[in-house]
Amino acid sequence: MEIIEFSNEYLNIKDTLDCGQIFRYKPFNDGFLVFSGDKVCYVYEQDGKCYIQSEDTEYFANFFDLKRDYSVINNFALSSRHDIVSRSAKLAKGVRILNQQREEMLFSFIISQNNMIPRIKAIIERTCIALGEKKSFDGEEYYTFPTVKALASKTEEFYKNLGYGYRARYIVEVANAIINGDINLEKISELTTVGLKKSLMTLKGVGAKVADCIALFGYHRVDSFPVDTWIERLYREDFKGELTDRQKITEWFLNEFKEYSGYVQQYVFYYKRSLEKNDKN
DNA sequence: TCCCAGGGTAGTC
DNA sequence: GACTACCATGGG
Repeated sequence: MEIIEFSNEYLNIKDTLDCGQIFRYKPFNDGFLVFSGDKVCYVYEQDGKCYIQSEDTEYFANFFDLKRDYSVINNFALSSRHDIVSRSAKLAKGVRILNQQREEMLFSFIISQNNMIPRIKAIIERTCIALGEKKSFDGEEYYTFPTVKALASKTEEFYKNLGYGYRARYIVEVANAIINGDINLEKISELTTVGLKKSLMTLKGVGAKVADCIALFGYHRVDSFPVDTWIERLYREDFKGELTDRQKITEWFLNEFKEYSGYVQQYVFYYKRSLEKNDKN
C-alpha cells in the first residue's frame, strides 16, 4: 500500500466527490473510499493536507488531476465579470474535474438521464453487486464496475429488475455495440471534442448532454459544458438568459468561458445545488 | 394527484 | 430543421 500527500488548497475531497461527477464513493474512517473501474483508494484530509492511500497511487494521482495547476483555473473564475461565477469559484475552490474511466462514465451517464443523483448511485451500486467482481480493501468489501462483456451478457429484463426503467434497452444496445466494435472508446479519444461528442451520440441513449458529461469526466474535454435542468435554471435565473434550446445554451457558455468551460460548469453546478440543499435545511 | 429528476428517441410537420 | 408525446421509477 502506497500513500500520496497533497495540499488541500485546491482539493476539497468532499466537495469534489459531492458535485455529481462521480457516483461511486462512500464515507470511510476519517474520509472516503473512492471507486473507479476495478480500483479503489482511501482519501482523507488532515492538517491542511489530503492523503490518498491505494495499491495504485499513480492511477489516483491522475484520477484527482493532481498535475494540473488549479490556481490558474480558480483565478480565472474568480475574476469573471459574472458575479455568480466568482461567487461559485470562491465556494467551490477545492472542486476538481476527475479523470475517470470511460466505460464507467458512458454507462453511468446513460443511467443519469431524467433521473436523480441518489437514485443513479443506487442503480449503479446494484449493478456492481450483480455483475462486478467482489474484492476487499483494508478489510472492507467492495464490488468493481462490471466489464462491458459482463454488461453485454444480460438481457433488457435483467436491467429492468435493477430499476433501470426504460433505460434498460440502452444499456444492452450500447454494451453490444462496444463488443461488436461499432465504437472504440479509446480510439475516439483521438478526435476533436466536436468529433468525440458526435461519435458518442451515435450510441442509443446518448444525447448531447450525456455526451458532454462523458467527454468532460471521461476524456477531460474541458471545452464541454453539459446543460441539464439545474444549469438551464441557473442560465435563466443568474445569467438572465433567454435561449431555450439546450444546445444553444451550451454554445453560449462555451463562447463565454472557452477552455475553462468544464471547470466553470462544475463550479456553478456545485454552487447551485449547495444553495438548494441549504434551502431545505 | 401532479411535478420533477445531471434527457433522449421517434414521430410529425 | 423545430416541435412534441412518450418513455420507468421514486421522492416531494
